[in-house]
Amino acid sequence: MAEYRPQALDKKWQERWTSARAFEVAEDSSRPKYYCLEMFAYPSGHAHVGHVRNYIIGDVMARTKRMRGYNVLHPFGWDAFGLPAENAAIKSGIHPETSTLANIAHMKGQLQRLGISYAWEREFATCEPTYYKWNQWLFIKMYERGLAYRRRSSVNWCEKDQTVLANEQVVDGGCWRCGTPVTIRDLEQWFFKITEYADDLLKGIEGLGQWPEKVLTMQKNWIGRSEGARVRFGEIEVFTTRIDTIFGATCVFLAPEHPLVDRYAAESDDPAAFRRKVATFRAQDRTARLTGEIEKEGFFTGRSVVNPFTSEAVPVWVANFVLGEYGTGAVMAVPAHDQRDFEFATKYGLPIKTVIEPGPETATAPAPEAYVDYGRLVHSGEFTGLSSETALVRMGEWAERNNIGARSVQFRLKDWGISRQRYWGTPIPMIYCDACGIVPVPYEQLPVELPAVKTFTGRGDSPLAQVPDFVNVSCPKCGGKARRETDTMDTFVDSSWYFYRFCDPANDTLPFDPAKAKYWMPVDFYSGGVEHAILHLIYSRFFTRVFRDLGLVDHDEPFTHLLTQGMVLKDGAVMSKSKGNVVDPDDMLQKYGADPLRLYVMFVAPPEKEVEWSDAGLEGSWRFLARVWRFVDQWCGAAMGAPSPASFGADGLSRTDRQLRRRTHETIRRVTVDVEQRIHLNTAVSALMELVNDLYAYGDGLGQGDVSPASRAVLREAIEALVVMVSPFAPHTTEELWEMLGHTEGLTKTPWPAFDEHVAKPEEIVIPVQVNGKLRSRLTVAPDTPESELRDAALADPAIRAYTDGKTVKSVIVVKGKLINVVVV
RNA sequence: GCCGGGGUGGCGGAACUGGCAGACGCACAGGACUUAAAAUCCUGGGUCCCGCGAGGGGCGUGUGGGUUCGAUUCCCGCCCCCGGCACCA
Repeated sequence: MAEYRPQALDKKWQERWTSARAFEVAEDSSRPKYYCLEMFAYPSGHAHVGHVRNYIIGDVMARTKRMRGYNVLHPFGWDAFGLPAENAAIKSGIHPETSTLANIAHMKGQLQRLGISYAWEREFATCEPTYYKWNQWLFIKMYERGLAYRRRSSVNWCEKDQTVLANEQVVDGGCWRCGTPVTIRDLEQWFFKITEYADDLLKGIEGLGQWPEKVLTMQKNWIGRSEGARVRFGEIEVFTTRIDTIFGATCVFLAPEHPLVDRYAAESDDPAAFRRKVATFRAQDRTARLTGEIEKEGFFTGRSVVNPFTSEAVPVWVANFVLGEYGTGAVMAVPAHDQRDFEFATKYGLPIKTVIEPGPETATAPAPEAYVDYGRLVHSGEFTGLSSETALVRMGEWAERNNIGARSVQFRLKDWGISRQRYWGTPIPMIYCDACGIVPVPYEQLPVELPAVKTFTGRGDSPLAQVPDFVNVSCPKCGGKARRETDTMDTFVDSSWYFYRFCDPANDTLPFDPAKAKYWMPVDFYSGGVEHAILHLIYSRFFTRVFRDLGLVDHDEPFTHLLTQGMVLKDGAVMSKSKGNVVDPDDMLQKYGADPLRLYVMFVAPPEKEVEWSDAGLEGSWRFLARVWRFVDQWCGAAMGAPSPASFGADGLSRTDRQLRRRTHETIRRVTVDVEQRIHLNTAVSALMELVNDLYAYGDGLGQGDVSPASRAVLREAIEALVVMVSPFAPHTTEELWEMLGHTEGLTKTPWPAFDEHVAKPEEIVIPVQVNGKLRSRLTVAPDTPESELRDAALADPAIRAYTDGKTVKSVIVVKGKLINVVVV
């Protein structure tokens, strides 16, 4: 008997799949397509089992869908640009390209050793010029449409290193390397105008029925749409969502960044003191806000403006909690009906004027807090007596009619700043000419390649600014002296459209052929970590809309079904090198082989749940596969060459034969639904384990003697269905078993077993009988026993009569095929 | 504070549309095989109570109510855990 040694099988079958080009695909209009994608990887060096779980989930889906007759695209690639490689270069001196390529090679090996069925011929890394060329192409297209623009914006700056810091390089308000307190610098930077699509992105969420609710909520919050009105208090325009409270507006607050603040300072009695206070607030904004709550503070500007509804003058203050970037950077303060304004007014002794009352009762509330809910208006001129809901509309209209404001919608979403003062990214393809201004690099000159840089100091300007051959160019328009943009793009640009490139990875005239994208897109199944719920997944939806408006695609949404896979914990914590709790898949491969590892991570919990790693659990999965192995090994001789059990007719099979057949088909149904529709991969494995348990019981019943032809047929059907259905989870083991069963065509070309409803139908069923909702007995009956018969049988059951004797049977509820409940009083 | 998800045996989890709670696995216990062990195969198990026993009964899905013949599932209140957002006007 052949012992089960999965390690010995991995390489054999991986090589066969490669030489057979088993997972390569082309467009084929005769078959339904299925685009199965896992978020591509940042090549950090080593994948741990937490990463690998995601790839296995996708592989189970891809392998199943192939067997189910779909034309499956299952590609993989590398999110290869990024800060870690550049930081490592600063520390170790190894060029980012060198380390990145080495990491890719290692991680690719890991994935191949796991037997993930990728279409490797479509692989690419975003640091290849053939890829990032299209980032640049797209950038220019967006620039032409006004979707890419340049403006001043602030960045984190380290005085000591004389360099820009990314947000994640700021640790507790200081530079990650030297601890120097971070300051703010204004630089000219490039932005993508994602706000143009704010409403479109929000509306699109409605159609994402197969995304987790959690992700949709996070996206809605991120977009942050709020309806309100802009109202002018003299020269100051405020945004409010509560225009119904405007008669209670006793003050106007300006953000420290508000454009009018500088002028007010200049015109004040003591400009220096004014500016000092403003400067304090502006500095607070950056540092204090990140670490914790800041005390609400403000000061009077010495000015007043007129509330257009009351015609009364209200004072103008500068307040540190008002945000410059949101709305108009100015708000009306209604202390009676806004908690923040209330606290502020209490602190500084500003008037509090109640204009909304909770109910019909007129008691004025000298409450210790603001009344923030909707209610009925009081002291509000002609609007007194209206409900808040009505007033919101009427007062908005009134403002429009009197030309002092307008209803308005605000978003929290801001434009996407993509400039990075870094080396290891896509060069922004723009040229600055003294004569012509900003000039895009002509399309035929793309890609603008990253120049070779030998040493990385992490100090000074953008690394590209230190390469004169790169910086100094002639203007494409006038031929005069010009200089290149030296910033690179945020790496989220790379990942916002890579899934389109997989449809046509070698295209050198367009980012992708629209016809190919039309065939493959949208991605049917996309899985990855929930940490990408906002940025990556919104940017990708944004780019899809840009492609749509460029006429390259005709759909709005890139990902039909999204699965956010749970993390794998070790000792209760997320795996990480620094904690030293990483489980390396290669160790597991050596010890157990690829298949037990694959099966274990699928069985341990539903894909979206977090799991705790367990060596014992992995051994359990090994045991299950060994059990399958031994059973097939023992019975394949009997099963081989047997005909279909259907050929034995209705009476040709024994009771136990029929029972095993039924279990086989029931399992086919369960596994198919669990994998394909519910994506409950753990219960699919459970179902397969149950079938194996049944097979062992059946094998015991067959004894030592000859096996009847009918039993051989039933065995063959069960074993083959089992092997095929286990194969997405344990492809190497099952290929070997399939070969042992006499098949010459591999499993990758074998269809999924067909489910026969007629066979799966049980001959008899057990119906629980309750009395007053408590289980008292069971009846074994034919599945189509009529209701009246069930009712009579239940009432005649001695175990039931013990509860009904001497009582009145009020009613008998019969749920056909499910349950009987006798109600007595 | 707001939004979202969740709370089921010793553990991971199952229960699809309101119908037998605890499938499947882990760990554990007992048995078979073995000189012995490992491996393997078989069996057992929510909990409390009654019974020598076969067996019988009560309770049980965070908690308190409600709807229903019947609730892990639906509704209302509360407690706890996880995640996201948070001076957004």
